[in-house]
Amino acid sequence: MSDPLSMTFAALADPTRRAILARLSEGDATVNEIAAPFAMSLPAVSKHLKVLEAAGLITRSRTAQWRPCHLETGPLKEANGWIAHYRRFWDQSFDRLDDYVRQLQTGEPDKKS
Amino acid sequence: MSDPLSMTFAALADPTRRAILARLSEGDATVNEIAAPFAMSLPAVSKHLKVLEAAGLITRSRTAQWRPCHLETGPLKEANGWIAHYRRFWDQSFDRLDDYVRQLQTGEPDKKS
DNA sequence: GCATTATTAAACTCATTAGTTAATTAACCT
DNA sequence: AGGTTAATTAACTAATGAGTTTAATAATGC
Repeated sequence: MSDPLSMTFAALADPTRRAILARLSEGDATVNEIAAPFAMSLPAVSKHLKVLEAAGLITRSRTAQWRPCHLETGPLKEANGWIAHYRRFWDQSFDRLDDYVRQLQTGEPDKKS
Repeated sequence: MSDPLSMTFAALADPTRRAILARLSEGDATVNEIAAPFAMSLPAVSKHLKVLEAAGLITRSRTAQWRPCHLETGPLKEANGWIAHYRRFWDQSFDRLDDYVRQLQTGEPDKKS
């Protein structure tokens, strides 16, 4: 499927790609730097980056012959938002947390609507 | 891949399966009930349920000839946990939230370690 | 026992995915 | 211009995924 959420989850459904995102959370990196820890060819890593880019999870700039990759968390936020709907099923303190978030956002206690 | 997190994200990377989970969040349902809203054959839905079950996102019991499906949120909690590591990148109030969670858990303000 | 209902299994098709190696593009440097 | 480094494209293979239709299993109710 090609809807954004499906593309995001599909991109995250691979340990190599999750490891790439973890690496990028520590700072931008070139393709070679990203590929170094993995026991696979450079084109294979390049393809993974393409998947991540298509999902909007990374962006790439150009500096000379290097193409540094940069983490983008918008899709992660969306994925988190989808999962959050189920949070009440496992997180007992969710309701209190939810109130707290509203307080942070509005500056006032929730009216318990 | 067959690691739990990959199976969870792969299961979530399909709109039909996400819709099934949404349906089950309102209560247990049989295969026919689950399949009703979808424009696809029953075996197709049955396969989706198999994927969800393999990922641990649902369990099934047996009552006569019905196999009611039940939502299990353990894997969602794990997926949420993975994404949470990136939360600081988009959620400005994350640090304060984090402190708040610690307070809920320990009953005391964080020592700012 | 037999028909009915609920669900799964088998066998198949078509598209996509993850990986490979070899070749190509792009930019740098002397 | 020619050589080197960085990265992608092309062409291919093998495995997986999502869907189909037809057939089989399992339990119920006469």
